[in-house]
Amino acid sequence: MSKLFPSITIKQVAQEAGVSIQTVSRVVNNRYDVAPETRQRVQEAIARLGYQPNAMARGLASRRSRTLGLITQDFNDPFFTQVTTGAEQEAHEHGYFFMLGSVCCEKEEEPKYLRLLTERHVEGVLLIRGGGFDDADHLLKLQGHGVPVVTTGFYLPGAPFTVIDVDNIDGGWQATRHLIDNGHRQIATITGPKNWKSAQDRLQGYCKALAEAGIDYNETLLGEGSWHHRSGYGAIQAILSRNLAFSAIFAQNDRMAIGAIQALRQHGLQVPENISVIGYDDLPEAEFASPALSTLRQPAVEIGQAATRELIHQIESPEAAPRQLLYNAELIVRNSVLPYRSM
Amino acid sequence: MSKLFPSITIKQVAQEAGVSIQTVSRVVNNRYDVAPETRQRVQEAIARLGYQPNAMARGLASRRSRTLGLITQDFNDPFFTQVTTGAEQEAHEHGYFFMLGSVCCEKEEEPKYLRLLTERHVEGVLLIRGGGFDDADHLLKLQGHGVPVVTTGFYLPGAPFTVIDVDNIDGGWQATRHLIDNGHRQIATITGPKNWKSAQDRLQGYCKALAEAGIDYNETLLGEGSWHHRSGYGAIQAILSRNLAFSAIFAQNDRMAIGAIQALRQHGLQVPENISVIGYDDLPEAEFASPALSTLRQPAVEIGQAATRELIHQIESPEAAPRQLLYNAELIVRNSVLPYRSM
DNA sequence: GTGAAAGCGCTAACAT
DNA sequence: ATGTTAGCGCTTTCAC
Repeated sequence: MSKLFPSITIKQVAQEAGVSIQTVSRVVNNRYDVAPETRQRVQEAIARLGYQPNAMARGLASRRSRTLGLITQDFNDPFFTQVTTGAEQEAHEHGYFFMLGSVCCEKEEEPKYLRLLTERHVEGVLLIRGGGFDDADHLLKLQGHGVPVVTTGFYLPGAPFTVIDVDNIDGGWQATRHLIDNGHRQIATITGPKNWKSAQDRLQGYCKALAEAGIDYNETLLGEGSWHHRSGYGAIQAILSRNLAFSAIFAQNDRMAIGAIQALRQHGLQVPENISVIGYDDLPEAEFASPALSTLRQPAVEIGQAATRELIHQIESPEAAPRQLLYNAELIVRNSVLPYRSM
Repeated sequence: MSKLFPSITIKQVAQEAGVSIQTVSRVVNNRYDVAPETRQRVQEAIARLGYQPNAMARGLASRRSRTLGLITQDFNDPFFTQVTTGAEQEAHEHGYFFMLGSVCCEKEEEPKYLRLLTERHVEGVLLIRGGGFDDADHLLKLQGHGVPVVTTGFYLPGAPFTVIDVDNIDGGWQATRHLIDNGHRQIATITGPKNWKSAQDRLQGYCKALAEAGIDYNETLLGEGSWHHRSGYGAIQAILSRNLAFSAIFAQNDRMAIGAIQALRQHGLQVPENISVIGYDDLPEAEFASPALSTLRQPAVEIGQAATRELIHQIESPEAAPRQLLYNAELIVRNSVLPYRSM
């Protein structure tokens, strides 16, 4: 149980190279005040001994852990994992590592995980989340202690966090607009959970597009889902059972769109011949759904990269003000939308 | 840039509680040799000051980082993310954290990431990978240095790592057997990359089931994919273009199965009426594919949990011998397989 | 350009 | 049951 790390220390390298430990430290940290010849000698000693600096000792002495915390909500959602992939890449490029805080915890547990991350002296926290917050006290406190927080997927109005996200109002607008441009006027929509910021925004975009086209907003054509396939299926079943007329659906993510298509099919309705459907995300599976799904692409990997870049920037320049960066979703036209024709 | 961690130290807690540093340490570490009343007093001081032990200092002094390394290959593959989810849960239950080593690196980069993880003194490494190894020198060396390695998704024959995986030979056999039981005898298969252990094993199970049924193995009915939707699509296109007769397909994962179904459909072939298809994984999307995909379910989350449990066990009981734990895949029957009938 | 001394916050081993 | 003394391996500060 009592583990041993019989590793080479800076002391041994110093001895091997015939210099003091500071000189080794300087070489390791790429300081400029080392004679080229000395540097060379030290580097050889390092290579010969296979020396690796001990990050914990370094962190303790320098008060920098070069570690970031990642808190995310749902690794079953490909959007989240793609953001994570981008985040991880970017961190490594800057010499940082991510600690996996939690991937599926209840909202109530978040402060606990944050505390654990603090013990580990993470220098910043990336929060990939959808929303569902009423209070962000623990996050504010964290940032107050000098640990910057960057969020993706949600934000508290007025909270001083850097936010990197997709412009979901615009995305919802684009999706709905595409349907309207194809002549549809009775457009059902399946939203994500109402307490998600992205769901609210996409819905707002939907309403805006409707209003611009002079179409009345009809609440009975709205279903709330949970982002999962099954919830899209259920939402459309419910709308169908109400016997409402509609010719198109805007599902707020691809998975719900695919679930919706299955419900439609089971009711004898073909997509896109009878009903047009547009999704959101552009998951890999969207292209291979039947029919291939028209959707809005979110640049998830870029978002992860940008968020991490911002986080590191804030760590290294604490005076940097929090900012908001909104990416645009891109309309991907495939085969699930057809011009409207009355039946 | 020079960060500050103006946090409460053990010293301040000691002062506040009127005891020595040692006593605080004992309370924090739940040692039994503290008088209940003293313990109480210390705990109050801790609460009052909001003290959080510094994990780096702890790690340096105790030589235990309570940190694990995670190296994985592809977060776009839901199987990998589900394993990660399970791993992360289990780690937290034991008071460990995972550092995200790399999620998409080239095989050549792995030693580099391992080295970086070593600098951080991870106490063990979980490798979620598919294969593609000819040498595991760096892993062997790591384990030789007392850092246990647990793998999922692949193993080197004879390498002394604990392996937690699915019995893919059995899984491949079950899938093929299900097709044979439905009267199919000309069964195409789409494999993963040949250098993946799981692909090899599933193929071996396929061959075994064929042989048992007295069916000759026909190499022209085999296509190699990359696990992605598109590669399943391409593999079936290729087989179709050769004008070979077959009535069923075993795709080694769901995504390739879905891609294959699209290729079939574009050639005017309906699933399951003309061709039966079975996948592997049971991703959420399998149930909502059209038709709903019959497949083999892998207990991915459990595998992640078990792998982490084993890893921690090896860390805490270094004498523990590596072992292999194979889970069974479970046949999920849906609507993509129909009994054979000649056309 | 290089070295010596001090200390980061904690635990381990020994005291008492 | 509690305190004292040494470090863990490194960076920092300040000499030279």
